[in-house]
Amino acid sequence: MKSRADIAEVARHARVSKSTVSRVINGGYASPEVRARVTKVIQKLAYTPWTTARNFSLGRAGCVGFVIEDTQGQWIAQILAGIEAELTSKHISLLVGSLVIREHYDATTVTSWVRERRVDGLVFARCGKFERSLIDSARRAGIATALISPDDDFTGVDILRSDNVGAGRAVGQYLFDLGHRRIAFVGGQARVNATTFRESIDSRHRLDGLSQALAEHGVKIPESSIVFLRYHVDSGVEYARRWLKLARARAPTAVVFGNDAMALGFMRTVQSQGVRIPDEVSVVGFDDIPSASLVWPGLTTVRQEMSKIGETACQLVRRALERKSVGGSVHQFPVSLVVRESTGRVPNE
Amino acid sequence: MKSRADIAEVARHARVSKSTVSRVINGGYASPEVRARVTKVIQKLAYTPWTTARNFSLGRAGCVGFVIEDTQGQWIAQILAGIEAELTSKHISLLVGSLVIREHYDATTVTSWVRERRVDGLVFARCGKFERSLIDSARRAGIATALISPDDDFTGVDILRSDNVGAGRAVGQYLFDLGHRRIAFVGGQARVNATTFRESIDSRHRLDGLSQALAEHGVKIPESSIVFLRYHVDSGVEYARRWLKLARARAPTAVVFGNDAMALGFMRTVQSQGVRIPDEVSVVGFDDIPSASLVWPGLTTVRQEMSKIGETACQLVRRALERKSVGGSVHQFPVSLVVRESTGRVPNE
DNA sequence: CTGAAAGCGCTTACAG
DNA sequence: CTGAAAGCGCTTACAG
Repeated sequence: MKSRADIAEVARHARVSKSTVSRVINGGYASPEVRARVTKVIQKLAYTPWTTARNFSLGRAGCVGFVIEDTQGQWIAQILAGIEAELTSKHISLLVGSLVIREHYDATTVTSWVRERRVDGLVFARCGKFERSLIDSARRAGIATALISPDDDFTGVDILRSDNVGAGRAVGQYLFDLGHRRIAFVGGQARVNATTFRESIDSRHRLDGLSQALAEHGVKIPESSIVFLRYHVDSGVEYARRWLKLARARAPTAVVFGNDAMALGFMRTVQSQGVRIPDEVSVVGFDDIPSASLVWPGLTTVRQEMSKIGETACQLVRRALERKSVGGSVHQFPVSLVVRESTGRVPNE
Repeated sequence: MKSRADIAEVARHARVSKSTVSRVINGGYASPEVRARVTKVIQKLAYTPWTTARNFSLGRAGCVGFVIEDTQGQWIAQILAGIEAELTSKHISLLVGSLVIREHYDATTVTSWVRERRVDGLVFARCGKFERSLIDSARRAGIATALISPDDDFTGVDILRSDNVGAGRAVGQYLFDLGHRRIAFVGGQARVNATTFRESIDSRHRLDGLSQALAEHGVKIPESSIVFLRYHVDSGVEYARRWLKLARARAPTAVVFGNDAMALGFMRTVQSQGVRIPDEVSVVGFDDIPSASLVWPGLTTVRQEMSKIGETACQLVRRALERKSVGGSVHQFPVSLVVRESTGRVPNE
């Protein structure tokens, strides 16, 4: 196999120096004639610079890493799409790494990225306290970092999150208008360490918004109707079991979940017991994952601008790289209530 | 910011040459004493080789690329998990790229990977005729390639697919046992070019298996009950509209879909019209995507060993790289029927 | 078992 | 506007 052309071969054919070829490629000074000649040779030889050599020479990795808890979360797909769209034809590649491999928390992939300077930038989806040392070491290594919906306070990095309070308020107002007065909230938990989880900040903010909106109408969510469980389908199933045991006249007529997975777990479980949604209970989720519109009745939920968020995260990272500046900005994104069929007027009693 | 240690600094501190440090790191010859000394210095200086320099020196990219149609398909998550598990701590990173960006077919990302030697290996999920030139150029560039469920004939690359005929047979036997005799098949289509699609090979094989199993019991699927549409939720919705118009006494009592997305689109549409599943119609999907177990009734489907397939694809690529051999093996993976609540005995008429 | 040296393919001050 | 030369941080024949 004839080995591919390198910059020296192009230079030879075009009767110029390698420097000049490099300049032509990277938009530096070059007289029109020379530029034309070099361009033609590049075409003819089908020359493309070898990225690894280029990155090596420039002292960078040419990659941005996207870190997720694990690949199974449906809500990451949109973020990924946004990042990809932003990266297309920018000579930056996208590395993907999970923090949970084969069901075990294992940050070695991402740790290696940082230690081995595999990435120039890093975008975290839903990181928390447990990732603090990882994020700190990334910052010390000069890796531009953006955090999407982090579940802890971080400084010196760009932060992107949705308007969770606003989301909660929108849901509260909507449910109140439908006549609901007994409303429950099932929030999610974030990881604190390899095996422990605690009340997530996002969920807490949504609950705050929900409570505010209801309070303005004199409605209060009793402590007994507030619970925080893992952000997982099983939690919805578990809550459904509790709900099913309640006397219907005292049970919440609407349940607001911290994410769609939990809401869907709840729905299918009560449906399997013959409960009709929304006739007997209204359900609201959060995220608008693909499954939310695949079930019947469709899940009323709050949509986040995930694609936009991913795109922006990536732009911030790139900007931080160019300016060599330490990003520390906070960006909030609007949300929108997506009304489907899982919510309806409060049942008559 | 003090710049990080390089191999020369380690060599200085350990009073050996760079060659020796390199050997210690990469497991070459080194006397125990020297090895110990160097190791200690590496520890003390917290030295880690810079991956880009290493890859540059070795003439490789240090990355494997995973190519998908787009990020939204739920069935890719498992493959990704398998690939990641296989790559962990092997000094190979995972690049992810889609062929559809912002709703438009755009292979520039992957084309760049090949042209710029960004990847050493490539794993395609569901590629087809349209990706042929891309795959050919990858092969010419010496990039080890594995194709997962390709929808066309390819040679010189490793191919992985599920036992689609077996899957179809299992479904056929199962539905026959439940008493179904009027069965419909809604297959999927694969991309032929940027805007055209045609009957997918996978779906065709599943139909073959289904037909075989039924034929053994003297049951035949009439041509009018076979249709191929896009692998998409909307196709399920469309088919549901057709099905709803049929006289119930002549309508298929069971519908087998080419993937879960279509099946779920069908389910929610007929459910929205008050049709009870499986009392009035049984539904079978293919893939076992997350949503399949989130809906009620849960979707009976055929599970593929996606995680295993992803893992194997990656192993094959790595092996091809080491041996510099041209892979050309074909691997078939078993499937399993996952019975949930969307299928039941044929309705009495 | 170890070291000096060359080389991987680019980019970029620097001098002209 | 252009070229000669140095350098990015590793690895690896080669010689000892």
